[in-house]
Amino acid sequence: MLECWLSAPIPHKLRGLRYRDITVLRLDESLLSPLPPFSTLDRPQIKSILDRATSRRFDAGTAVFEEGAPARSFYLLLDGTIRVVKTTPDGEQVTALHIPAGQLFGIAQAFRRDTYPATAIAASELLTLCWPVSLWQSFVADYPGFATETYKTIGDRVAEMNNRIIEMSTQQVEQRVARALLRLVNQSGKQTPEGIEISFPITRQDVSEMTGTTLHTVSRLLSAWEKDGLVSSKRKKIIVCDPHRLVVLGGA
Amino acid sequence: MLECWLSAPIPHKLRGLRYRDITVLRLDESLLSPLPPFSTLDRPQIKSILDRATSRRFDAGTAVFEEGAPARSFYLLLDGTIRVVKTTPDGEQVTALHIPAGQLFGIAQAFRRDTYPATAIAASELLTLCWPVSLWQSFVADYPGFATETYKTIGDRVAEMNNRIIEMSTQQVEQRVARALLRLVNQSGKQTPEGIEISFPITRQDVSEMTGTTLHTVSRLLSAWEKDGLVSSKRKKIIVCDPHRLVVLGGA
DNA sequence: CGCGAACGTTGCGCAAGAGCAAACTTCTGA
DNA sequence: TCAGAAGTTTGCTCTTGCGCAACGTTCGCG
Repeated sequence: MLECWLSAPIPHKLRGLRYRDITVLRLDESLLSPLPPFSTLDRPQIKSILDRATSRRFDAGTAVFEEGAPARSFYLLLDGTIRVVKTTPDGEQVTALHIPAGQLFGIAQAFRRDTYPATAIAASELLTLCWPVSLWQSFVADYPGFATETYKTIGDRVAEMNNRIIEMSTQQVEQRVARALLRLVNQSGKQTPEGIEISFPITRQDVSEMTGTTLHTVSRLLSAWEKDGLVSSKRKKIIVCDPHRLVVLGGA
Repeated sequence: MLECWLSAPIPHKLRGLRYRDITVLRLDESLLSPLPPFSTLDRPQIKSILDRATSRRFDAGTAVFEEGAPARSFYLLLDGTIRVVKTTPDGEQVTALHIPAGQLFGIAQAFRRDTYPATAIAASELLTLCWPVSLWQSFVADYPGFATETYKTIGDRVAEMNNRIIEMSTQQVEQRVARALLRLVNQSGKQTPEGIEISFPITRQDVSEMTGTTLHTVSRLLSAWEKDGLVSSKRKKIIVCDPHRLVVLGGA
């Protein structure tokens, strides 16, 4: 049962079972083989990669690594969501990116950096695999598709950052918030009777840090949208009920 | 004389001589050897790279390539400055980045993209080298430092984009414009008696597209700063007279 | 069960900066 | 030399959304 976590596009958590309860984590090759960085590799290769990995769990809200810290490891996110955060000199936080399960992160090596460029916060409880940076070069050298797929992922993230810049430059707050919600829902949405729910706890403050606004404004927007039946939100939980109308709001 | 263009950190244009007047462009190995992507290579290797390059000239204001177009070539910017521009569905333009002489650009291959992610506009008259994308893989495979240095450059650009996002999220227009000018001056500033001049023609509109504001606001800011002796600006020309005070304005 | 902390809502006033309009300057090319 | 294009300046108005403040709600923990 454990090895089916990642068989679906979006992995799901074992019902009611917290990772802290799992003492011995059995890792199976089929866990990694559907993921982009490893999709071109055969089973012995994946086994060799797994053998050198450490698995680590993080509580929601804790930092996997901090901005500026020496990059000693790179990670694969098995389950949960990462919030990539930068902090300004005067203490304000900006969320640069969200990373969904199944992706590599902390891969400063790809840019030959020796420190992490941002802080990685666990948006929910996390399960990760972790390798020492010293293995990066050999992964790239030994596994042909690894570098290619990794750079594709990075390319996607760069494209997303680009979109953020464009949105911040040209769009109103309402449009930016609408788009941010849609992005989250696309990336890690979970179908529910009411609509698509963002699968990790998220506060108004979090959304404001993604969109460069204030929690007050986000709260007002969500209240208005809830009145219109666009979304439904509880504490730390947002459900998008009418994605299409939200697209219209975020569009031109 | 031609081969000394790139010997200094910032290459300079031949006085009064327009590239259009140069019929046969003699390319010398020493032209490339100081540049990061080629710095680790020996002369025969550089010669082989040069032999496969085409040199192309672009008038100021023309596009080297367009966003979304199939990426058939990658380029090295020998002289001039590139404005990397994205256009929104409703026609607004956003300047994502400026690329100074000496850097590679149009390197969608690095992310395994087959189209260019943005439009590259000549901010001034340009001189480029150009290779077909089919050579990318062999460059990466044959020249050990090439990939490393290229990804370092990309890492720097990603870092700059990150800074842009943070600035747009947390800073006021005045601070953003101040920082944008400082960035331009650092990247391609030319010392003059009055101060440091941005070495390519740049309009209020351009600055507003870099900072997500309007040309009116930029004009007002520059007028105010000129009154204070911080900058001195003519049509399409900006000189920073007092960088330090501008840093203070842009800072916390 | 009750307290405190974290999270969320809402009203009000205000300032930053966008939008609009009009005039002015510099440059270009016929 | 002159007309028109491109770039710049400046004044005015008006909206957006931030800052502040107060209050309400939910959650976790002893």
